[in-house]
Amino acid sequence: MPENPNPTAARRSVGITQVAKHAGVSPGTVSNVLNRPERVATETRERVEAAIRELDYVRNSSGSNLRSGRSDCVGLLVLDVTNPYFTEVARGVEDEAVESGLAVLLLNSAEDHGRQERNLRLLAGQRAAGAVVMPIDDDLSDLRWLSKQGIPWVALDRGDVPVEEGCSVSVDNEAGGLAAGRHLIGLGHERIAFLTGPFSIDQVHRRHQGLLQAVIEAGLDPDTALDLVHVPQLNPEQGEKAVDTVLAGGPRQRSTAVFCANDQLALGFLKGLGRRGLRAPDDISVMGYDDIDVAALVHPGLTTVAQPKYKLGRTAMSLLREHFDDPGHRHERRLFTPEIVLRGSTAAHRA
Amino acid sequence: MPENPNPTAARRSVGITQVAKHAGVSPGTVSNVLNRPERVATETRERVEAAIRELDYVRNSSGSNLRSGRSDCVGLLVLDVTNPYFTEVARGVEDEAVESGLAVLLLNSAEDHGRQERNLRLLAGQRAAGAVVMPIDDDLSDLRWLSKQGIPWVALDRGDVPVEEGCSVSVDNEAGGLAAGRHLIGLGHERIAFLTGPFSIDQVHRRHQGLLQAVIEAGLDPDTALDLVHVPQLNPEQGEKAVDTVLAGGPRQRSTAVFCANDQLALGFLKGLGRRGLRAPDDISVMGYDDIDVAALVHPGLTTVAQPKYKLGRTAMSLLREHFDDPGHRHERRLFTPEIVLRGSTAAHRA
DNA sequence: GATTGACATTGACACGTTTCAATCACGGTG
DNA sequence: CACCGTGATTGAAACGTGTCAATGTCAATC
Repeated sequence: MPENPNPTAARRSVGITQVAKHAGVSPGTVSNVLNRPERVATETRERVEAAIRELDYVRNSSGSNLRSGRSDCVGLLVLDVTNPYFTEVARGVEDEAVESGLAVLLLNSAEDHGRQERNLRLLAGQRAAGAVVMPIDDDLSDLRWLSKQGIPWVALDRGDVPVEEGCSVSVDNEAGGLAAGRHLIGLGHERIAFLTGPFSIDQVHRRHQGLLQAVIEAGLDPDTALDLVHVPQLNPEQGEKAVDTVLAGGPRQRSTAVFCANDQLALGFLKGLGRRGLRAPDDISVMGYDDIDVAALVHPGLTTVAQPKYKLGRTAMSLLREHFDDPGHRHERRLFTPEIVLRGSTAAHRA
Repeated sequence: MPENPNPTAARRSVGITQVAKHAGVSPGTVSNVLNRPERVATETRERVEAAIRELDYVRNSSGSNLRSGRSDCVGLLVLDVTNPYFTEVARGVEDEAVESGLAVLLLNSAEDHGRQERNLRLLAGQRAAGAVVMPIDDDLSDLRWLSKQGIPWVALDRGDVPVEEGCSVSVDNEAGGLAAGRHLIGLGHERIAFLTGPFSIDQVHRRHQGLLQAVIEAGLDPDTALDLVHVPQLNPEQGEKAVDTVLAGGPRQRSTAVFCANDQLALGFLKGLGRRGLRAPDDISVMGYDDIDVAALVHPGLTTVAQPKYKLGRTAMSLLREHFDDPGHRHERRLFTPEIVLRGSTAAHRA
């Protein structure tokens, strides 16, 4: 196997030593210029900086990480890059990270267990400074492994992480469900359909709990006031398909409002309505959850429960930063309260 | 400053030497197990693998990259993580990358020049194996710099990259504009508004060229048949605001169809219509470009020009792979042809 | 003029890995 | 029995950087 010498590209890139030679100074000094500029005399520092510029030197982070044991990279493990909800969170994480000079590696687990594990191994291999991760389910073993590797993490959108295991930042899904319920009931709706995925998804389960509470506190009978419609996945297609089921009616009579566990479901539902020549809120009030960008884009606009996505990402990253600054740091759980965004898809029930 | 020894976490993680000791073998052998398993006797290999498992060893990529000069990371520099168009491309890149055992670092330039440059420097610092990048504008100097650092790249969605500078994968925007024009004219529309951002955006400019060509080949007079409506940005808000301008009419008479340079614009336009009690296609036919997920979600569905986004990402990555396999590789330009997706927002013009 | 201290700079080593020539063990062949 | 070849293993030398004790310089103080 003739290992070709590859004459053009294979010249190993310029390093600290070449810069040192070019500036007539020792490698150690160059390193100092890079890391503790205040320790080196202004005159020599400028000489070194000039050399760096002339040779187009860029620090080899492998060497740097290896020696220092540190890395200025943090990982952001996201459930699905395609989902607008997560990308908004990502923006928050990034903005906070660049402010402290950290680079963000955005990794995509694509809702896949193997891929999540592989990505965490990658981070461990890089000896990343830390990780913000949206776990794929409530199995914490991967995260425990990460801790054992000495990599601090913050869980995102997982209120069920025990605070002794690690930090978490999440939104109060129960409060969201409660607020949504109150809104609809306040509009006079007394039969509400809850269009949802499987309750094995913790977030969705809690939203239902909140809704239930709203019904009870209003003095309504859950059995007649609530119509539970389950679909296998939280995507638009399922939302569209579910229209008939919802319109067919609940235990006594058909619902006058539908609360979807998810904006994606709600959007699909709206589309299904349109297909049948119906529309919200005239024929039925529709409410979503998440407030993804598109929710404001459809007509009528989708009334929904807004998650502070950007802020979520930002706080997660800042929690991670606290870890760096103070290694003896106690874990923390931050819980945000969602807010309702009123748009056109819900209206008062005409009696 | 008392550098605290941090007794629990700071034990430097287990390395190849510890594994070697634990398996009663030399470090070199462990390395061989990791990199060329066929060279080591099955019996010892199993012993080493057991040690790896027991000590929970994970290879330190800093050390590895440093010594070998190689890295198994490729960068994916994206214009905007928030934009669904890019995330779909990202999926394609990722899928192709994992198949060849490469890890993808997803970096976000957030449409910002400084950030693009910083991210490229980061990649260079990591000595990444290569990069797939969507350049923020037609300024190639950043990419040239990357080449000089010995990092191969493939430009995405930039048909105007000279093939001697580097590889590129893009979609034929002129063909897209042409197809859209033919579709609308075929439906009997003889006054068409083109709702667009500034022509300094190359992609948009070309779509207009295509549209123009369609008008000319149909024997129409561009001056009367085309109504150019410029907005500063390609987002939904601008699309919504532009409704009045478009409806006010072109040179002679108001247009019966509007072709938006972008789905985002088109969606905003649709919403603006709804607000005014109008709807597509009854009052005006609306057409978009990109075929983002939401286009299928609104009612009526948005007729649009579909870009093969996933395929785009995948080919970009495969082109990069060719670079690795054959360093003497000549640059290549791949051009895809977009396809029209017919939905409900366009219809024949009632004379 | 000797001593001290502050400040700049240097040299050498260590980080964890890969690589490669060198060594070793061993069975087969002349 | 000497020789060779093959296959498995080892040891040592890098890769580029950060760190730190040691050295050097110079001015101020006694």
